[in-house]
Amino acid sequence: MRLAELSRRSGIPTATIKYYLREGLLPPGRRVTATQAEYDDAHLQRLRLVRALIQVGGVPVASAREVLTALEDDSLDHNSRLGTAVWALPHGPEPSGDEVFQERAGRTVDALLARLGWDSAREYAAESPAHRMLVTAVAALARLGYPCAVEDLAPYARAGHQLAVTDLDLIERYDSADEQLEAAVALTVLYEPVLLALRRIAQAQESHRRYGQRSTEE
Amino acid sequence: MRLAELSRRSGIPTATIKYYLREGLLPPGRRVTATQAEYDDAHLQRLRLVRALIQVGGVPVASAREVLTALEDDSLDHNSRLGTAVWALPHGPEPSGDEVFQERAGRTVDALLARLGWDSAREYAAESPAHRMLVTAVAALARLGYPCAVEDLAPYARAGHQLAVTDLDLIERYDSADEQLEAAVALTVLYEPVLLALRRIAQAQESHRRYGQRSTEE
DNA sequence: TCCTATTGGAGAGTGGCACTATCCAAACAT
DNA sequence: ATGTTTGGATAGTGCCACTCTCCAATAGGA
Repeated sequence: MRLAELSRRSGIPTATIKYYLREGLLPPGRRVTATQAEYDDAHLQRLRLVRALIQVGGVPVASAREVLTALEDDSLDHNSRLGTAVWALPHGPEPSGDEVFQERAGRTVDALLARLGWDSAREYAAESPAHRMLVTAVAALARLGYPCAVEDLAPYARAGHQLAVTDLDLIERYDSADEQLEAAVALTVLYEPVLLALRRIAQAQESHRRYGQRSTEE
Repeated sequence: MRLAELSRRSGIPTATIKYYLREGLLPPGRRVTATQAEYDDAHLQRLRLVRALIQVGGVPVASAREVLTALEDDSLDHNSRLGTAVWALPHGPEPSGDEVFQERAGRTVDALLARLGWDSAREYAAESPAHRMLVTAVAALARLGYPCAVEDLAPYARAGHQLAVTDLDLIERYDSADEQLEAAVALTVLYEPVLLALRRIAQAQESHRRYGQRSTEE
């Protein structure tokens, strides 16, 4: 199909598709002549993934490029591709402000991982984007005066672990390596808003249950 | 204290504080003379909260204003303030693309809430930002061809409920209504990155456990 | 008292990001 | 033959979160 049809079928303006092509989010089509290119269903699916990552998942264009590039990097094996891809996902701002809180938060997180027995995480964790994100958030909570000791974080870690198990079960449903890779990225990113929305709805529900007719979000 | 000292103690440039004052994120100081104002510790705490919401929580300035305005709206009672505040939190983009998927996702979500017995949520849910966010995310997953039937979402809803219980327990630790209001907003927003980071770390850990030495994020 | 520095307020300017509009020449359709 | 369509390049737009510059009114020291 031509670019115009790709646009029609995806609902995305041609100008935007051209932009994605330029930015390397979408591999170039098969060149038919000097001025025309042919796209297929794989392009359409990729385009939908890109759009979902950017618009629903809130992933910046630059990060999306890194993620998608990693997924099809032939020089890496399955696990390395996945690792590189997830590594490139957005991980919040640089830790700003008081170093004291950062450092204390780092120790708290380390203690948490130790208590949970997540030792493989502790080994390389100091460099992981997710770890940095966690430390930054804990530091921000501490700076505001909110509790975020190990015992306060533990319930969230438990929930996180349950979620991870569910995620991996979902990913295991796919047979081919390529499908698993795309699924891992898509599910990691796109279940984030699902989870956050469900948490807010549950807060309203639970608040209603505890405090009566007027609920949290009524 | 003067604006300069507020800046020094918070680590935020005076220009930015002036901007927050202009945008109504920070109440004006007590005017001492025509050209000077006095700020107190409440301003400092509010400033830290604003900064955390915006930088760590990723809340847009306009949403933060709505949230904070609701918290101190004297014309509302406790629950209404909280409801208005949480309502104003960011809730993703407008649902774009195929209406068919949106509608189908809406039915799935409704079925999920019914199965969970979250009836108070169903009553007003159609208008809730969190509900809209959930439907949009489910629609995006469906459009990509990923499973998001009721039974697929249920584990995430269960996790969401556990989290909500933990959240409300945490909020109940505070005695005064004002503290509870601020805590509700701060904890709702700032535990989001905590949770997402823990999920990613847990994914790496669980992947390592299942598939051997090379973990998801190694 | 005079002089300099500082303060808070207002408006314009900046940089980053995700597009989006305009051009253009080659190719296609008729 | 000729008007339309295509894909690529370039420049421009709108939004957002600041950030800079200026200014008159002070505050504080000589």
